[in-house]
Amino acid sequence: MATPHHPRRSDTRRRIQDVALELFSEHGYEKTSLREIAERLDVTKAALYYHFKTKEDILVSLADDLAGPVDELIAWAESQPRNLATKQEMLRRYSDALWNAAPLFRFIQENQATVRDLSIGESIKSRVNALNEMLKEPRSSVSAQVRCMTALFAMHAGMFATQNIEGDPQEKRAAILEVALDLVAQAEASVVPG
Amino acid sequence: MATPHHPRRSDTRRRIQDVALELFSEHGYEKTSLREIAERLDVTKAALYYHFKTKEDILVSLADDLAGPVDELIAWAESQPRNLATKQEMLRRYSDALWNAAPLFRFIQENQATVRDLSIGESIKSRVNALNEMLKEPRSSVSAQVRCMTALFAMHAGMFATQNIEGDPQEKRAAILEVALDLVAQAEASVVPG
Amino acid sequence: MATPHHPRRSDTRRRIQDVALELFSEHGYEKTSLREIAERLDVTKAALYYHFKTKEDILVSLADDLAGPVDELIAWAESQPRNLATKQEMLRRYSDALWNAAPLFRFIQENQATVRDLSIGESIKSRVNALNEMLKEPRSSVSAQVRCMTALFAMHAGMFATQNIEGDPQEKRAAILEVALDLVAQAEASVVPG
Amino acid sequence: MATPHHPRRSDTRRRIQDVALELFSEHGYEKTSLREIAERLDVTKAALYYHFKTKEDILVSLADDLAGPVDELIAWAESQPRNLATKQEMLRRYSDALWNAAPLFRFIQENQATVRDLSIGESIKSRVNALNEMLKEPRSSVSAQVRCMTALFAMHAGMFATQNIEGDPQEKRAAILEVALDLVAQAEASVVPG
DNA sequence: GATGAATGAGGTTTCATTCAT
DNA sequence: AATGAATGAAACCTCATTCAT
Repeated sequence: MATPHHPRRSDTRRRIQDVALELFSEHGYEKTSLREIAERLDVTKAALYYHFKTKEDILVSLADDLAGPVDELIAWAESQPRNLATKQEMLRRYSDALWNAAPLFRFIQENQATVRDLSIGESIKSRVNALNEMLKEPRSSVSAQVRCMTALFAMHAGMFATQNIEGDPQEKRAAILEVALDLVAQAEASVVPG
Repeated sequence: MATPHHPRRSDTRRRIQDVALELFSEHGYEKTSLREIAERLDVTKAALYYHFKTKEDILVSLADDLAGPVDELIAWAESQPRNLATKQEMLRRYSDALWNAAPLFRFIQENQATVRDLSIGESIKSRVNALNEMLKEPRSSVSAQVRCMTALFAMHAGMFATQNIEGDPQEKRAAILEVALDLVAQAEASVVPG
Repeated sequence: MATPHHPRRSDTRRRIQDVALELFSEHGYEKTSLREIAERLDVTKAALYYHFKTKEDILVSLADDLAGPVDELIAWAESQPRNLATKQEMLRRYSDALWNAAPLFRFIQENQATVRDLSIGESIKSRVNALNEMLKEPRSSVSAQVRCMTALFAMHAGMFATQNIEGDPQEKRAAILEVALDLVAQAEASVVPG
Repeated sequence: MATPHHPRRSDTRRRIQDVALELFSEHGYEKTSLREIAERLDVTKAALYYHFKTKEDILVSLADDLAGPVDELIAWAESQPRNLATKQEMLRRYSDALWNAAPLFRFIQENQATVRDLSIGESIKSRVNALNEMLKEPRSSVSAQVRCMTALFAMHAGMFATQNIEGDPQEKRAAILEVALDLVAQAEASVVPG
């Protein structure tokens, strides 16, 4: 079973995760204290330690929610022919994964220095690298590689840096995806087949 | 002889800034303690407080180094005709500004959550917004606006996320700029003159 | 067996209050550090913060012990006819209240500048004012009003400035009360009934 | 000469005293830092140390201003016959001394705990005791002694606790003196001549 | 499934003071 | 007559964590 302790796992665990993510996202990981989390939940700090071994553990548990879908996406991409259609479908699926875990993602984006030193840092970095490797062609030009990297980062940045663009969220999200798809297409076009 | 008045008038202030930036960059703002900074300089913590009113003040003083050039760039752009050539020159100059303050910029990029809650947050945000406003045409399509924003963020991300691209730094920097210029050109092209 | 629920449920909170009052009284509020309090109790400073939110909070908790009885006294006086007998009974009861919280009162008397800037300052001031207002007749002469004020302050000063008067404490206390009663009687006598 | 350093002593010294007294009086001795004093004078902290050896020294120099007149008063009283007229004249002169050094006096009154531990503490205490000894008759009743003490403290308290009595300052001051004179007269009256 | 009580380490900041210039 | 630079000590306070109950 996926639930280690109890068939019907206490919902406190999930409430802790929710509040923690909210606060981490709002003020950053370091500035969010376990006291704050506990207070907002109206439990004691000690209660948090019943559900999680450490503060970092709360974050790890959150990151796992993002890791799964991305791993699936990578596995899928590896099973496909390495062509433009696959790459673009990757971006589409990545867009879904990101928007399904938007608050966590915002947190990662805004707390890179912290995340880097935590155990989830390596795990995130390796997944982004994996995606990047699959988007770019090994021997393409530097600017083609930059285009692929930019496609990825445009999607990351697009999740929270579009406040000063008018338009409804879905429209913006679509536009971001379109730009990313475009960048990858341009990168691909510049590669001389051979 | 080079310094006319005081032969060896304290360079401690600058040394504090240097070490602070180095450590902030390395471990993040919150995880860098004043004790660490002081120890590495072999002065007491109190000495830091002689030169800076608070920890945040050290950061503010560093940020001012970036703000100046960017403000000049904005002022210049405002004095120019609002056309593609101007926008592209803006990006070239922005690239210079960023690379001249690369460590500080890396710090800001990796500590957004922290910076947001500090006094420099607003100052940075408003400058990035200003640049963004000048790049995009008011009534262009959402995807054109996303392209402009992406141009900016590509430059930001490009400063530290290009480790897994081979090529010498200058070449990579040029490639990033090229991609950014391209994005702005594409955004401009999509606007029907009116 | 005396304490039904927790056989030895922490009396630390009360011990902190006791030690704090002792030290505040001895060296003043500002010169008493939390380290001293903690050391004398053989706990860590952090333990103090488990029981009290701030240093000031310790003092506030102490002041509450005095506020209660005085409030009762004021409430009682308000329910009585405003005549000399009531006023004199007020002074008697006030004397009791003061002597029941003598160390705290001594502290307040000797740390007025400190207390004034703390949250308890206003609370004390308003109670003393209330007492004063009830003692004096609204339109009596200035010297009658001074007599009432002096009655109050004689009781305050009497708590710690009688070392160079011989006699046992109870006798001195009685004498102070007598003088205060007298002063109020004189103030009352000077008012022409109208 | 009374001026140790220079015939025409710098006025900075006096300005330091003035500002220090003002701040000590306003926030208390411990809460007033040398930095504050220096900043308000627009000099550096080091400048204060040119004029005074320590922080306490500033206070001592201020207290000397009060000590002189009071010593004169005590000396005068010792040269007079010990009777009611002398005692009452003492109070009149003491009233003058107090009002001439009102801010310092307010400070002492409100910072007793601090003052007690400083070098000026003993000096003040001994003078107040001396005054008290001269007012009261050695073998009078406890309540007569309390009346004398109260006369003294009424004058002290009267300097700053009369805000809620209407009337112009001089009128209030006169009333306070009147009450004090009365108290001493009553004390005297109760002594059976022996 | 959680609490109450506490700790040890460390944080930022302030202070009175010194001393060469 | 005063400054600039620095120090050592100590202040208040917060944090993640532990553990018996």
